[in-house]
Amino acid sequence: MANTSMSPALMELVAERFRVLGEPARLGILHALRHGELTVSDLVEQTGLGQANVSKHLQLLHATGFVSRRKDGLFVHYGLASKDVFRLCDIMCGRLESEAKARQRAIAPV
Amino acid sequence: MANTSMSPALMELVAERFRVLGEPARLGILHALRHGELTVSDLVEQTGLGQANVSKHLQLLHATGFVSRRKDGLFVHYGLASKDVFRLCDIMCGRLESEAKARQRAIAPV
DNA sequence: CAACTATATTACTCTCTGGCTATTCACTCC
DNA sequence: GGAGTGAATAGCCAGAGAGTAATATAGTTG
Repeated sequence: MANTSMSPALMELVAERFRVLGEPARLGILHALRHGELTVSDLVEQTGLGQANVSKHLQLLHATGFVSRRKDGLFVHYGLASKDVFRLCDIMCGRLESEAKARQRAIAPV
Repeated sequence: MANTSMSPALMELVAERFRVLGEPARLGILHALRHGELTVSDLVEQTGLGQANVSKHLQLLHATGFVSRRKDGLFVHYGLASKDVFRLCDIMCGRLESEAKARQRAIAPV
């Protein structure tokens, strides 16, 4: 990757995926799904978001392949499509830690 | 991560970082920097964006720790602060490939 | 100091999207 | 088939942010 060239189209696709994760509400939904599938109502309860809102976010998360969907009678169960989300968040959290440490050093250098 | 709970504040911070990457223009800048430092003018030329626009994106990328900044007379040289961006993009590209393959299978199953 | 250059900032417009309410759709059960 | 429930959709509004032109800032050079 670091050596290959990226077409604008690919860049747009990658950006779109990042943009999907760039929203606390959606991260909240993904986080709530970390231990297994949940229904829309479950997610509404756990995230505190409105039902319509959750549903809309889920459509987007599903369209971009972050969550799986399983219909079961009246209910629809959503789950994480892969562990990639955690890998991505881990990297971001690692970055945040480094930043925090750097700030710490800047304030109270050795 | 998958097991720990995330505070809303941390979630907001992580989302902010993803949001920064969720913009083709900024990915373009980061991509242009993959082989080393460049000045603002270089980036304007390579990305085709306006100068004010590039400058604004660079402020954001710097504030969120994605790029480093080195002043040298009239010029300011920007560079990648770490290789994390590539790791993140690699994961996203991997996801896109899987999706493409899945679509392929859906259209022409074995 | 004045002219010049590279970068940053400001002020503005325009588009996009997150959240809301109301409604519709899909399904179950009586 | 009709009432009831979970999920999806439509329509609307307000806020965020990307791009741009104009201006300001910082540094160099004559």
